[in-house]
Amino acid sequence: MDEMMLQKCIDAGLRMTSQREAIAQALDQSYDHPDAELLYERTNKIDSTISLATIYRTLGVFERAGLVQKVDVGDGKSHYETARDQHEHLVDTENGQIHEFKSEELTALLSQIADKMGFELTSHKLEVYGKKHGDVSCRCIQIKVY
Amino acid sequence: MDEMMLQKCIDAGLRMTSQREAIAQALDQSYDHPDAELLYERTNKIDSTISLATIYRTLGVFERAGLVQKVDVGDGKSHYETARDQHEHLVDTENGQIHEFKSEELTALLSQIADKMGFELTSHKLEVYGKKHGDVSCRCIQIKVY
DNA sequence: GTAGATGCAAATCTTTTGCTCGCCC
DNA sequence: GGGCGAGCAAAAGATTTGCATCTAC
Repeated sequence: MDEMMLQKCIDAGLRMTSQREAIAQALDQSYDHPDAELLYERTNKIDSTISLATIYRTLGVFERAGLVQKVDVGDGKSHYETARDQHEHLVDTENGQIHEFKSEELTALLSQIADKMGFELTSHKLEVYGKKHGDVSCRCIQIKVY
Repeated sequence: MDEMMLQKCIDAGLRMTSQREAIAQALDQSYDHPDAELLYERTNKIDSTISLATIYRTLGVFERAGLVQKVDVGDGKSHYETARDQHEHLVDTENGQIHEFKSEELTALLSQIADKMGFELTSHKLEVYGKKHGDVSCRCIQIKVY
């Protein structure tokens, strides 16, 4: 459960250096959506010789290889998460916390709309913003909260 | 059809300077999603004494007043559009063109999901990416293409 | 051995800000 | 008149890049 990224990198045919391994490991241990700076700090706890430039360059490589994805949280920085199955982000406008959810209905709808517009859907980015109900009556459909 | 922004600014109680009027006019004439730099160029054709700093500051003011909205096109810059009724963006991955569409079903779905997660939906950002079908059989449901 | 990766520092790019002066209400 | 807006230039913050060096394959 901890070597996922490393294995994916190898499978993707990437040249693995000690730095990339450290970054991969830091990503494996990141269950949130760190930006480059935060990932830099986490990676440095594993291998303190890594530079921020390498973090950026490696994230670019990983992204192009489809191993990580950018998430736009709306704070001006690029955040990253390891590529997993399709899911969406709901941002709590009061504290910036990100809640994840999945909705097949949503993806189906998007693909249907794109289709009607003459396009083949390749991907989408969605961030939903909301604030907690006063009455937290009902909870969760298929959510992971990190 | 050309004084819309100006009127909205006045209605919003904003102090109108010649610069703000020029920016408002440039926005009225922008049927796409310009970034600050592009809007700066357009505004300068109307009044060449405007600085880029004023563009940024004014866009901030307009945004806070709900008159314009940021659009994240994924190129690292902030793009803007005049606030209109809710609509979504489909980005043609092959040429970067933005197609707009509306879907009540979508907004209803999102609000329903947020609700089930214990949140009150305040807003959302969505960009759909796709490429044109080989066969452009069907077209448009409720789309405006600028 | 060699193409590709890294570190460091400088460069770039977008956006923000301090300060002084000018103009709208 | 007083406060808010504008211009200019410098600052700030995120990300990229040039170059010399090192390393995985």
